[in-house]
Amino acid sequence: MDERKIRNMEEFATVSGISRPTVSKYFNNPDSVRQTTRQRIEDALQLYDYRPNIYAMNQNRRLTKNIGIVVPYLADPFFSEISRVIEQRCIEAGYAPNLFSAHGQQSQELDILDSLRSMKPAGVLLAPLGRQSDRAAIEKFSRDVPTVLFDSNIDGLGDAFVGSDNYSFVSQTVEYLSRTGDPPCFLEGRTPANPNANKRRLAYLEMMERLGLEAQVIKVDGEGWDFEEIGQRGGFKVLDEKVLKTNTVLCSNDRLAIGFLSACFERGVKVGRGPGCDLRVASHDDHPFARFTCPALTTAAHDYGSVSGKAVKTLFDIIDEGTRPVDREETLYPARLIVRDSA
Amino acid sequence: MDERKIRNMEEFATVSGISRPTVSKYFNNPDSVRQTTRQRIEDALQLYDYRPNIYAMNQNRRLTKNIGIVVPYLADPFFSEISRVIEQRCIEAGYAPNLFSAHGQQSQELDILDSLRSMKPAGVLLAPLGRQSDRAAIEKFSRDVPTVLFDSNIDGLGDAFVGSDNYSFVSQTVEYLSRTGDPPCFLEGRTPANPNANKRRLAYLEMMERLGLEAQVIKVDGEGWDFEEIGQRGGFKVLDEKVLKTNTVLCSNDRLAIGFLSACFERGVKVGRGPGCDLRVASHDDHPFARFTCPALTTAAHDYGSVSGKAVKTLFDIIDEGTRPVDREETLYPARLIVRDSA
DNA sequence: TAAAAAAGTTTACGCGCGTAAACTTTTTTA
DNA sequence: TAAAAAAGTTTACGCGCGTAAACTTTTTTA
Repeated sequence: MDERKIRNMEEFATVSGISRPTVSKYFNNPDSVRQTTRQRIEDALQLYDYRPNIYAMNQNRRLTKNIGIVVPYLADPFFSEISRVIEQRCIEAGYAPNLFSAHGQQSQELDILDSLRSMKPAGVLLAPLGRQSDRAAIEKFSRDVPTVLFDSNIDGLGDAFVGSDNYSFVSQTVEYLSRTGDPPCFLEGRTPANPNANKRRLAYLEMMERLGLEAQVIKVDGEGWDFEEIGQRGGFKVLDEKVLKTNTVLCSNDRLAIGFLSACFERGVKVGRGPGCDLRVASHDDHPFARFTCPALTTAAHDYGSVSGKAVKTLFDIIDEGTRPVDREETLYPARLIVRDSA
Repeated sequence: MDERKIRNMEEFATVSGISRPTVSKYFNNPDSVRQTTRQRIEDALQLYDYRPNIYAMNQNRRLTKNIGIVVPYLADPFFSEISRVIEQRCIEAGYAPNLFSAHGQQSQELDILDSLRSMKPAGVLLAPLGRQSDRAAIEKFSRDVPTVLFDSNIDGLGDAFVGSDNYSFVSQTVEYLSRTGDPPCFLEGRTPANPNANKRRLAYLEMMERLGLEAQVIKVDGEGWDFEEIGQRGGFKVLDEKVLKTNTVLCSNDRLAIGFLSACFERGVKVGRGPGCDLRVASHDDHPFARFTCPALTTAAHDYGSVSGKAVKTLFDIIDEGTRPVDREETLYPARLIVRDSA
C-alpha cells in the first residue's frame, strides 16, 4: 500500500499499466472496460490509494453524479428517517446524495435551490415546504434540473410527485374511530404549513358526511414547525374551554398529537380506549416516537419504503431516459392503520 | 436581467468591463478589490446571472470553502438540532456546510470520511460514533484535514474537542434529586454507544460516594441507537422484577428516559414529585421532546449555543491560522438543570 | 483460421478556472 | 504635485480531468 503518492490519473494510469483514457472510462463506469483490464486497474487501486479529483471530473460534465435531497425540516424525525432511506438508495445506485434542510424557512429553501443549481446535480428529490415555498422559484429550478417532489405535493411542480394518500390515512382512522366509539373531531393548526394538512381536513369532512356524522374541526393557534408546542398549547385551550363535542380527537399529525397528549396528561385527562378513560386521541404519520407516547399513539403509518423507493426510482428513470416526462405522474401510497392504546 | 446567457468568467468579465483576473479575485474575496471595481462587478451580477463554476474553482485549490459536518445519528433530534445551528454558523462565515450522518454505523462513518477526503474540505466538525468509531481511520483522516470533534470525545483525536461537561450534568441532577427526595439509582444501556455515557456513570458513582449515599447502577439490555426502545424494554424489566432500591431513577440520557417513562405509564406507575406519585424520573440532555413527555421530564440541558459556537470558532481559527494547534484543546460547557414535573 | 468487432493506445485539445509576471493606470501619501 | 503604493490589465500557463480521432491490438464470430 502507498508505495508512493499518486498525484493524478496520468500517474495512476502509468502504475496500473493501462492508458489514461481507459482508466478514465473505468472510473466513469467500471463495466465499460474488459474484465482483465478492470482487474489490473483494481489491483493497482489496492496498491496505491488514488481517487480521481471530483472537481476535475465534474467541471466539464453537463451533469454530475450528485443527487440533491431537500427536506423542509430535518429536526422532524419523520424527515430525518425518510431522507436516511433515500440517501441509502442513492448510494446503492452509485450516486452521491447531498442532504439539505430548509429548516422551515423560505429563504433557506431558495438558498438551497441556488447552491444546488451550481452543483449541477443529475437530479433532485424535493420535499417542499409547501405553503411557504416560492412556487415560481421551484418551477424555474425544475426546468433546469430533473426534480421529483415527495411528501408534499405542489400542483404541477416538478416532473413527478410521490407521496402518501392523505385520504387513505384519514378514512381509515375516521372509520376505525367511529366504528369503535364516538365519532372524532379533527384538530389541526390554524395555518397548516403544508398541503397535506388541508387534504386531511377535507378527507375528514368528506368521511364524516359519508358516514352521516356531525363533523367538528378545531383549529389551534400557532405558526411554524413547532407542532408539539402548538398541539400542547391548543390542547390546554381546548380542554380548559371545554370546546369538545365528542370524546374522540383525531389530530392532523402525530407531532400535534404528541403535544396534545402532553396537555391531556397535565390536565389529568385520561386518554385511552379502556374503561375509565376520558378521551380517545388518534393521529396520522406514525412518527418514530409515536410508540413511546403516553399512552402509545393510535395512528396511520406512511409506507416509507414504497414512497422513498418510488421517488428514487422515478428520478433515476428520468435521468436514465435523458428526457423529461411529458405527463407529470402522481403516485400515492395508502396508509396502514396502527392501533395502539390511545384510541 | 438575463440579456444573454453568460457561459464563463471570461464572458462575464467582458460584460462587466473588468479583467478576468480581477473578477476571479473578486469571487474569492469581494473585499480584495477596490470599492468602485466591486460595484461594477456587482452591477453586472444584477444584469446577468452568472455564477462561477464551483468545480473549476475547486479543482486547483488545495482546500475548498467546504466544511464537513458529521453526526452519528441524524434521526436523533439532538443531532439534527445542533447540526442546524452549526450549519447556520458556517454559512454566515462564508463557508459551504455539508451534512452527513453515519446512521449509527461504523461502515457509514468510514464512507463519509472517505468522500469528505475527496471533497478537500477546509475543515471538518465531527461528532463521532464513539465506541463504534474506527479510531485509526479518524486519526489518519484528521492528519490530512483540520478536524474538530464535538459532542463525543475520543482521547487525543482531532485538533480539538468541544462538548458538554458530563460531570456538570450528573452532579446537578444527583444533587437536586438527593436533596429533594430519595437518592437516585442510575439507569443506562449495557453497551453505551458513546463515551459520554461512561463519563456520566462515573460521575454518578463519584457524586453518590461524596454524598455518602448508596449507589445503584442498573444496566438494561440493548444494542444500537434505538434508545427509546431500549429504555422501554428495560423499564418493563426493571418494574416487573422490582429491582429498584429507591423511588428515584436517573437515566443516562433523555431518549432512554422517554422509553422508560412510556414503560412506567403502561405499567400504571405514577411518575412525578407530587403526592401520590410512585417514582421520580430525571435524565440528561434536554432533548427537544423532553418538554412533551408525560410527565414533562426533569433534565439537564446542553448549552447548544456555546458548544456549536465554540466548535465552529475553533475550526475557523485553525483554518485561518493555516497551521494545526500543538496542544489539543478540550472545551467543556456546563449543563443547566431544568426542573419539570417528572422529578 | 480469416474476417469482423470490440477494446485499448496514442495524440491532442478543451473545459473554466487560479494565478504568476511584467506592465500600466489609478489612488494615496507626504 | 511628484513619488510611492495599490490596484487593475495583459499575457500566458497549468490544473486534472473528459473525450474525440486515428490507429493498433485483442477478442469474438462464423
